[in-house]
Amino acid sequence: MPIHNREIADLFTRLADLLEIDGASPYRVRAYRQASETIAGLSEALSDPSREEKDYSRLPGVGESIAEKIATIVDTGRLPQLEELEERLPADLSEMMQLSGLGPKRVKALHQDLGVDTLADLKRAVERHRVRELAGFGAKTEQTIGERLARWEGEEKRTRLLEAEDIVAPLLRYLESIDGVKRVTVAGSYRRRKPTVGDLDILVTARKGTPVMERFSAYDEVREVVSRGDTRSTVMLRSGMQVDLRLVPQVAYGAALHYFTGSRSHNIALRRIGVKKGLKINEYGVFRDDERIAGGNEDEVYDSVGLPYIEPELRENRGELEAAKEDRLPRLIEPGDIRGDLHAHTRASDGRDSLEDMAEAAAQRGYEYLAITDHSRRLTVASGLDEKRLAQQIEAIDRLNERLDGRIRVLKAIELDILEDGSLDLPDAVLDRLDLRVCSVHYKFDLSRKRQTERILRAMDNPRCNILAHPSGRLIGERDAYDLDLERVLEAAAERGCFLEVNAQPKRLDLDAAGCRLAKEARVRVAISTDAHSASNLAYMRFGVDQARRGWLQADEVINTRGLDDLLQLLRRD
DNA sequence: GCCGTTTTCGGCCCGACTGTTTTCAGTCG
Repeated sequence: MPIHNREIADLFTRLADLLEIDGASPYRVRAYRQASETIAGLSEALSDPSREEKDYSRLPGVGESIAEKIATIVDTGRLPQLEELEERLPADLSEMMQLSGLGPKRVKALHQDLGVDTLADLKRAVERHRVRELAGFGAKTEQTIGERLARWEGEEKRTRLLEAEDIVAPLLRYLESIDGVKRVTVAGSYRRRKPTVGDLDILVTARKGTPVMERFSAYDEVREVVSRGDTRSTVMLRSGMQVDLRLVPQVAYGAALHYFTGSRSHNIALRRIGVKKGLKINEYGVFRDDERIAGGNEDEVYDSVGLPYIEPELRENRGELEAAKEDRLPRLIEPGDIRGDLHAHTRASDGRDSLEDMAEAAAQRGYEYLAITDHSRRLTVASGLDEKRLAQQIEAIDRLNERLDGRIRVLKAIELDILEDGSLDLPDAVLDRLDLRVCSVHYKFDLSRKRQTERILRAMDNPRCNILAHPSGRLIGERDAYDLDLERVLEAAAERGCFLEVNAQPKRLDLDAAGCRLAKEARVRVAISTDAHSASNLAYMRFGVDQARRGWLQADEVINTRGLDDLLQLLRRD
């Protein structure tokens, strides 16, 4: 079983944690953390034997020493340096550092002076009031640790974007309603549109003397005020979401927005560029010596270092700064580029609304077309369509299109199950009557990488397979992606004229950004589709567009930005 | 430990907040 990038990254994070507790050079610790982040963000598996680039030291933040360690991990699955360290320091100390308020120094003190080696030990020590005896700790610190420890269990670490939006919307309305508040913007990973967000960073500008922090603390949903200052406060909401609010001066708004949008890795790289030009970039502005030369808006910040504006979705330090420098940033797709939806269900299978309602809702959105893709017969739990029922639906759609009189075109389609042997679960004859066919894996997720990949390649061999839906099968926070050689799938898709889906369901977002980027490199175009199970679900489209943007995709790389005639042309595989 | 048309050595982002302190260490982002 080849080791995943995520696991390699975790080994380096644990090494960094234990080294930090051990008192190693902070720069050495940072080097391991940086390498860990780089590895976690790679789209290509380091352990893949067919990987072309074998020289790991060419990865950013990876030098000779870490490259060697990666090679050892890929070969043996082990990191000897970490194991040596774990002989002296309990491995669980690394986990303890995850608890907010506990850093390397405190964890070390707890371990050395109290023999606290695990979270369970920590809980006992807090209960027996042993923690407050330690130098540098007090009763307040002990109590805080106890409270956070109690909440630690069972609480989801990250929140999906849709749920985050549900938390953000009323909070923004509340903040904007405060008299004197001028601007309110959510920065952080929320603005970068990551599929999940850990906490919310909100920037506010306001007239002098506006009691922003008091009012923020008094928000109805606040469960705990973690900290409160004049320019920055942190609260925990009842939903479990942590929110940081920062009051920033208007003149520094762009600099602060940039700083707090991140990613941290992007910011550090940009600061480096600034330092070389004799500039200091921080959340208050861009400074030459002590003179502020920019900072009112983000354009100025980039302009000060000679770069064009970089969209938040690209700010992950994955080549966007280099691309900006060479003036080859992609012109990212926008929601308005989308001209139709190619994956939607009706009451005929497991959707909630009728064919007519779905068509009406799509027309309301200004779409030119909507593909109705109810499930096929294998998916009995979703009352999948057999040949006969599909034939009836084809006729129903023909009649509906006549009534719609060109307002919108409903495409005759289906979401086919890819069976275990790679065959599709309806006969070719009825499939030939459709405008397009979306193909999905809905069961047997646990096949080996080789068999799962072959299963999908086999499905794509059928010229009726147009779009491979939710290619990784992941459900965020619920189910991991199945093991699949995505690069081989993309290669095959490119050869056969198949497309891959960017499923816009907030639970799926599949392809993810890394997958989109791989598709782009493989010159495989994608369809951004909502997989709507109700008329209101059609609104999920923007979540898919977000991920496509994070994956550097342009409108011309997405097939449902095409007009109807162009699209139908593209879908012809023979 | 990484990195380099200012460097192969000497830098590495830095300010806010808390709690425990009598002037600052630890943590966070």
